[in-house]
Amino acid sequence: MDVIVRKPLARRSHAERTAQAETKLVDAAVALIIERGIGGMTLKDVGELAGYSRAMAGWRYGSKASLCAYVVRAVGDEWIQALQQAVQDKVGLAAIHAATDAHYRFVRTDAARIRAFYLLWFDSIGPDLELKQVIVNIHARRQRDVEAWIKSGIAHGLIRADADVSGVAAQFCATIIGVVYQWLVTPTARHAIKALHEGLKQQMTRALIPLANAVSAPRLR
Amino acid sequence: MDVIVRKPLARRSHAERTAQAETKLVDAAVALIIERGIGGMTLKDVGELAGYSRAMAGWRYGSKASLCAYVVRAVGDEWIQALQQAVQDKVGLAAIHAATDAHYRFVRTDAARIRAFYLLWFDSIGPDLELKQVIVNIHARRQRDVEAWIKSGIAHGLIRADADVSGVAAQFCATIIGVVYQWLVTPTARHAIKALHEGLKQQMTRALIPLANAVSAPRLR
DNA sequence: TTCGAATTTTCTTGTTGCGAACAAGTAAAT
DNA sequence: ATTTACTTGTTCGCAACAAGAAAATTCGAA
Repeated sequence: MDVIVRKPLARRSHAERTAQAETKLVDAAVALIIERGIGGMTLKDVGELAGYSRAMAGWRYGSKASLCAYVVRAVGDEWIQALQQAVQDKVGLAAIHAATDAHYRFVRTDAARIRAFYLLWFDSIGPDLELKQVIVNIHARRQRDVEAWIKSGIAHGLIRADADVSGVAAQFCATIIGVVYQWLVTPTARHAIKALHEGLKQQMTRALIPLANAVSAPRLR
Repeated sequence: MDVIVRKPLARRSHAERTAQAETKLVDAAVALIIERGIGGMTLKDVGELAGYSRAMAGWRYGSKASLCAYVVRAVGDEWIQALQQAVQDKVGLAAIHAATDAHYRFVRTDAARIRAFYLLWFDSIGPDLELKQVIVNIHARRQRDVEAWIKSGIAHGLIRADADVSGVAAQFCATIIGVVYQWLVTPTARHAIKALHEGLKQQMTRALIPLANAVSAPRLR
């Protein structure tokens, strides 16, 4: 009667404990950020939702800001992986289009982590220097990738040689952020989000395609 | 000796008191939002910076969220005025370019109110329904304006008749937000912000100009 | 019209509850 | 035993509200 069957909590190594706590806490943080926003996510609730005490999250990460920065780093790394997987060894516009399509797919599946990631991204305009630095790094990485795709396209003769590489890359990154903002505000308007991604692809095509082909650029929709 | 010269606090009417309090409180809120971010802006400091007691801001607006919504409404109205002034009765691409240039000028002067306005704008991705509603309204208004400019351009034969009006307008609005995000994160990089605005103008030109003229679209920079 | 309560509106001081951050302790692994 | 993982206890600051003080307005007389 009083015998309670326990899961094999057995004997976990320190490394295991740490790793398990990490994932549980991050998952809890992501869930709470999505549910209540960043301001509504409290360290107390993160700890308790993860199955620990109220102070666990605060103890582990030192501060709410550090937890946020950690989440962005963690999800950002996954993201880089997925993007590389999608682009593979494509070059030029093909790479840009593949990256844009991949972005839309991620957003479309509305994976909780992506949503929390971008919510934190937009929070980086605040005075939190730690988070801002993480975002700046990811942003710089993204822009470098786009520049590399454009340069490779030029090298292969697929992109007009006189293209403003860093300018167009900056334009791409800025627009992606604008599109993401739209998605965060109206996550249900899938068609509109899809159209914005398609528009971005077309915008890049118009900006980068060799002049001889310019007039034959496909129309939107 | 004991005679103290007082400023003419005299007798202010209720309307005057209210109006003066309103401007002082909004100015204080804007200053604090810029200095410490939205999370760092406290109702206590807003009230005291405005020359009142710690509870003044809270009493006046009911809550921090309501104060934020009020600030966005107030600055948003000024903004609409200024934009109409800049566009006047222009049509088509001329209107879009004028609006974009005006946007850059506002951002370039870095008026404190504009900065606070957009900081609050990006905060609208949070769960604050009141602020979100205000932003959604401003956004809808902006998109309608752009659509009207495009339509007027089509009517005057200055824009290709088969343009996807709402699609291109959405693209414009999304990109503006992306550009603004860049500005908020790196407000010092004026050249880059200028380039993004120019890129946006060019992007709109490419998307809307009649096909016969497409190849002669000016290059960036 | 003018004076002066009574009333309404504006603003302040008092209080509560909650969260972040940290301190000091307990439990678990090495 | 010693280090590492985690919990309970405490402090401080802020948002939100309550109840009171001060300023303006209304209104009924003379």
